[in-house]
Amino acid sequence: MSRTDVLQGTLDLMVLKTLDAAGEMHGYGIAQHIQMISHDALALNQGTLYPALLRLEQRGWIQSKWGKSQNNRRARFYSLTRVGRRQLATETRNWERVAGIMQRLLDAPGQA
Amino acid sequence: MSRTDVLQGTLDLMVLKTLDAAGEMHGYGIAQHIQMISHDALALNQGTLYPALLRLEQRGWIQSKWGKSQNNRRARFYSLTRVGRRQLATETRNWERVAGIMQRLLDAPGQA
DNA sequence: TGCTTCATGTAGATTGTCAACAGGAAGGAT
DNA sequence: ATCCTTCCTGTTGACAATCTACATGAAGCA
Repeated sequence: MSRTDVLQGTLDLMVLKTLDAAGEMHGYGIAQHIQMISHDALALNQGTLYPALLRLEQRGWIQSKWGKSQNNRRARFYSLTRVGRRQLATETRNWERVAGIMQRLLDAPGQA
Repeated sequence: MSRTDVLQGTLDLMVLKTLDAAGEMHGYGIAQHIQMISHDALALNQGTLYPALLRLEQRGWIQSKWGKSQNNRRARFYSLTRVGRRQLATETRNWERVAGIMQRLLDAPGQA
């Protein structure tokens, strides 16, 4: 796992939250947003991003339509569905639970 | 992903940190420790745990030897190697980095 | 005309986890 | 003696998510 890899399982949450926070966006923009938020620590591969968007749409969490980007390019714009919003809440809680567990575990002092 | 699933990629760190915090342990004990720390929120499958221990040993992060458990059972005891300790430090930093990014992302308010 | 950026995708391999199966040995209960 | 439960270690086959690499096309500028 290279330094810029996405932690498995967090991508869905990142995408959902990005759409929640920034509203309708195209895939390329979502990737940029995540990269920006992470101060370039994370870079999404296209081979990860686009299949993920398909997956999320098939599960009914996001919906899409074709449109024009700010740069006048053909782009597919995604937005959260009602179900996606619920999913976001669920995954957020789940993340916080896991993060809490990890925190508790990592806080323990090491052996002398 | 069921409620008790381990977030992919975190298992190695959990195992390494467990051995760091609790010292030499056998696989079954590691699983119990993690389950305890998580207040039973996480339960490791054997089908996940044992291959993971093999993997970590093959990478030189842990070492093992046969012995007797407290219950007088035959058990394989694992401990951190020097390299494993370095790996633990690396993965800890990486986890904190990811957790920080997620925090920053999730803190953003949603759309009206 | 050619180059770069924006933007979307696909294919194949790899990896980690899961569910299910399997078994042996210790210790207590009947 | 026998049975049952707990402890403890594994293996197998399937699945899902990610990675790397490849591929395409249009906009806009030099």
